[in-house]
Amino acid sequence: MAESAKQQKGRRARSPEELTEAEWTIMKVVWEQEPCTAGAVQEALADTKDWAYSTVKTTMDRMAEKGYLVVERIRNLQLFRSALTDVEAKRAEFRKMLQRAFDGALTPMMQFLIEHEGLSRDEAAQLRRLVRKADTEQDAKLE
Amino acid sequence: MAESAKQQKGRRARSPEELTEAEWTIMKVVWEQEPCTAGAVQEALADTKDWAYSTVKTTMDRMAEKGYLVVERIRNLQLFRSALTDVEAKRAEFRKMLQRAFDGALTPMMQFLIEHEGLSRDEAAQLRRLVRKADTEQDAKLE
DNA sequence: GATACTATTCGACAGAAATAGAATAGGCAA
DNA sequence: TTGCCTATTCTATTTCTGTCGAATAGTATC
Repeated sequence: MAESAKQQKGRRARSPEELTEAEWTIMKVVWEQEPCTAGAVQEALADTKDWAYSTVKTTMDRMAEKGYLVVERIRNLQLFRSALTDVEAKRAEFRKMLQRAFDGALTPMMQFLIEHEGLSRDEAAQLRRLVRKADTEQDAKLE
Repeated sequence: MAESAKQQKGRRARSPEELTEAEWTIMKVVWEQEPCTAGAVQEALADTKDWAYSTVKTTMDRMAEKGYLVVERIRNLQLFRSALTDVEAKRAEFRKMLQRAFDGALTPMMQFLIEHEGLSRDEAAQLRRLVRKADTEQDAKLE
């Protein structure tokens, strides 16, 4: 294979903000309640996720290791804060999907949305509004 | 926790079409060339992926187990076919992203796109065209 | 048939992700 | 100070993914 295309072996490289499913779930709570303890997160999720405290804690510790969360220690208490904004995370998630499924191209994705995702009349109208807004912002930038 | 919200333990449940990164890569080749052998796929990927034949083959076997591919045997030859259209796969990928990052809501995603993904003037125009098309199709449906 | 190739099958291993129990330590209330 | 409760730390299990090499079995060729 071409040298230029060599991939490093083993685990795929992942961009900094690639949250897993469990991480997303936890992150959403953290964004809402930070700073917060692992216990608080576990409780907040109690009615949707049947997770033991230690499950949540272990996951959050690992998220801290990866730099997604920062920990502040007060006595024997650990307060977690996000080290990642929701915008960054959403952006990464969106980009990953775009890359995988649409080879990174936005327009085909839009096309797909309209053809296969059954945009409702309301959604279409909403979209139109958004587009108009985008247009004017673009105009502003050009001045 | 509420009984109704109980999750099954262990591995997360995944919808039928949740392809992994490597699976996407392989699937794209299969969609292009099917029916095709593992060897053909490996060769097709040779200049971008430094994968051994057995790597590709094992992955494809697993994909067949999961029902993403079907195998047809001719003598000692195995021909693989997709058991999943690209539309289905794209849809699943899109849905997963939408769920994770935007709690399943399309409009906030659109909003996000425009605010944070810097839709270009062209893309915005493209979008507008698509929306108009969606509108007329919607009208057609209503008649 | 012996040889050379190609495809198949098997099994292996490391690292990530999901999940959680057990043991321990620090605070607070009686 | 003796418990109790909560938080922390450690460790463990399972499954999935990515990745192959080695051994084997068919096919075609000389």
